[in-house]
Amino acid sequence: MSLRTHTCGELRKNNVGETIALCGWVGSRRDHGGLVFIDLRDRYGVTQVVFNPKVHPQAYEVSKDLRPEFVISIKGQVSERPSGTTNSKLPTGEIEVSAEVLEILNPSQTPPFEIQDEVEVSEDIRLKYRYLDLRRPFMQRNLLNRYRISKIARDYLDKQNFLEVETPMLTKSTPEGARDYLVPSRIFPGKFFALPQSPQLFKQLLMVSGYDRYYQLTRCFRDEDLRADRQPEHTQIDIEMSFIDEEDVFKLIEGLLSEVFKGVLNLELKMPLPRLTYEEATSRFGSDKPDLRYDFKLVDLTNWAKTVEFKIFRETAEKGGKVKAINAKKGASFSLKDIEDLTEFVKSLGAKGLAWMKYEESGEWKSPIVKFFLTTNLAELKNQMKAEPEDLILFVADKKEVVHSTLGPLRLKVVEKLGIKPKTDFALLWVVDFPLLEYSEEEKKFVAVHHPFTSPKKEDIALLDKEPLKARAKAYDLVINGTEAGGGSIRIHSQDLQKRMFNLLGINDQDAQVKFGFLLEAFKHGAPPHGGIALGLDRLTMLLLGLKSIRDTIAFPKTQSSSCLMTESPSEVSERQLKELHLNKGRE
RNA sequence: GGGGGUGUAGCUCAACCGGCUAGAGCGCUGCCCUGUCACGGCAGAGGUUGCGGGUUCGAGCCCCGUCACUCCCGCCA
Repeated sequence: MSLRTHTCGELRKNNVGETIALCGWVGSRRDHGGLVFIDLRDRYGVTQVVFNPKVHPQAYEVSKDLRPEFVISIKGQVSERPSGTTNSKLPTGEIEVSAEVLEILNPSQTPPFEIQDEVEVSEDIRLKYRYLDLRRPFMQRNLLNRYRISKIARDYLDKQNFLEVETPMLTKSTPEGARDYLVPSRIFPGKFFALPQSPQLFKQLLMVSGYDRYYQLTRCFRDEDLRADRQPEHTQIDIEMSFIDEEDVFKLIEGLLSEVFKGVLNLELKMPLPRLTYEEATSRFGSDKPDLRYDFKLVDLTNWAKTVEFKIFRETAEKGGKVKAINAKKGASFSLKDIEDLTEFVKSLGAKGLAWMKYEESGEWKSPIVKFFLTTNLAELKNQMKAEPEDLILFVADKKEVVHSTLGPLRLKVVEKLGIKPKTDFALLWVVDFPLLEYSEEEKKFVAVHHPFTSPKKEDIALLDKEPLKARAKAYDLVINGTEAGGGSIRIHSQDLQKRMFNLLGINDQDAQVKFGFLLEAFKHGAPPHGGIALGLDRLTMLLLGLKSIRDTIAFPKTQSSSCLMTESPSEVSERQLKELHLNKGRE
C-alpha cells in the first residue's frame, strides 16, 4: 500500500472526517507542552498536523522527537479547525489532521539554512546545498513554471505538425562562434568531439531530409564567460522549417508566445509584436535589444551640433561622428557626484566623456559648458529635447557606434537611478534586418553577425560585391524587456550563394570543405528553402517570472567561474583516464 | 584578460577614528507551556573575523598577496 493517500496541498473542508495518510518534510514545529503542531510540507503545499496526548498518546510521544526536515508519514483523521484557529494564508488552512500514527521515515540533520522563502541565503551556500535550496517554494515554483513553458511549447508545436528530433551531443568542433567544450576521443588519439553550441547544422540537414517542421528542446554548450543571464550550458527551444520566409517564423513564434504567456501568467499579449529594424533600434535606443518598457529615446543632435560653438560637439559632428543626448526627466535632482558616477560609467564603456545641462525652474540652463552656446542654440536644444524644468540632458559625442554603445546602457542606468516605473510588465518586440556582416578589427576580416548560413535580404545580394557591410540579413531577434530571448534567420539554401558568403568571410573552398563539407554536400541533394529560430528556455523562464538570474530557473546551475559548488566539478581525473584519452595534464 | 562589490557564529547582519572580553536577530540545545501557525517564556551552547604575509604597543578595521562568490566590460557566429 502506498505510504500516502493525499498530498500536503489538497485537503479541504470537504475531506473532514476522512482517514487519510500524508508524507512529507517537517516544517515548523510548535510544541505547547501538551499539544504539538507541525507543518507538514511537500511540493504541493503545507498541511497542519496536530498531535494530542489525550487522543493518540503514542503518536504524541514520537512527535516530541520531530525536528525540521525529518521525513515522516502520518495517518489520521481530517478535522475542521476550531473556530478562530483557521489560517487564511494556507489553502489547507481550514482543516488539520489529527495524527493517530506517526512514523519517522528518516531523520535529518539541522539544515544549514531554513527551508523558507523569507530567509535570505547567499548564493554560494544555496548552490552548495542545492538539493535543500530546491526544497524552497521559490525554486519549486520556478522549476514548475519552467516545465509548464516547455510543456506548452511541445504541445503547441505538436499541434502545428512539428516533429521533435534529437541531434548528437558528441559532434564536430567548428572554430567559428563561441569556444567549444571539447571531448577527447579514446579511439582516435589526438582527435576530439565538441559539445554542440547549437544543433544548427543538424537541423538544416533535417530540412534536406524532408522533416519540414522540426523542433527540439535541447542543451547547448558554450565555453565563454558567464553573466546573470548566461550559463555554459543552456536549453534552447530549437525550431526549423522548410518552405517558409521570415513572416512564417514571426507568426509561429507569436502564436507560441501567446500560449506561453496565457498558460503561465494568464496574460493576453497584443499580437502581432512590434518590430524595429536593427538600424532603428540602435539609433533610437542605443541597443539591438532595446528595453521598450521605458520610453525615453536617444535624440540625434548632430545637425544642431554643427551650429554650436562648443568645439567637441561641432568637430565631432563635422567629422562624421554623432552627437546624441537623452533627457533624464526630473534628473536635475542628481548631484554633481551622481553625474560624476554617470560619467565614469560611460567612460568605462568607451566614451571620452559625458556632457550635461540642467534645465532649471527659472528657465535657465545650468552647466559648466553652457557658456559655449548661444541663446538660440539653447532654445533649439530645449525644443529638440522637449526639456522641461528639472530635466537633465546628458550628451555623448563620438563615433556613431560609441555613442550608441554608451548612451544605450546610460539610458537604462538613468531609468534605474531615477526609479522610473516601467510602462508595462512586458515589452516584447522583433528586431529585424540585422546587418549580414561586420568587420572584425581583431581578425582583420568580415565575420557573420548571425552565422555563415544566414541568407542576405534578396534586394541586398547585389551589395555583397561592392559594399558588403551594407547588406542586411534575413535575421531576427526576439527581445523581451531588453534581453535577447531568441534569434534566428532564413538560411542560404543555394550552393552558389553559400560559396559567395564563405568567400566574403575569408573561408576558402578547402577550409569550407574541411569544416562544413557534409553540409555543402547535402545541399547538392535537393535542399529546400528553410529557416528557423531558437528561443532560450532559461531566459524565457527568467523573464516571465521576473527573476534576476537565469540560475534561478536551472536546477543545478554553475557559478560565475563555471564550477559546480555541489559536486565540486570540474575535478581532477586519474592518470589512467588521461592515458586512455592520450592526454597530458596542462601546465598552470 | 580588465573594472566594481562582498567575505565576521549554522543563516542574515552589526562592530564609530585602529582600543573588543567581537555583538544582535533568526536557527540550534535543554526545561516550562493544550489552539499555535514568524507560537510564547526561561536558561544555554556556538567565532582561526575566507586564507597567507606585513605595518602597529595594539588589526575584524590599514597595506601587500591570494582564494571564493557576485555585478559589469571584453568574449558569447
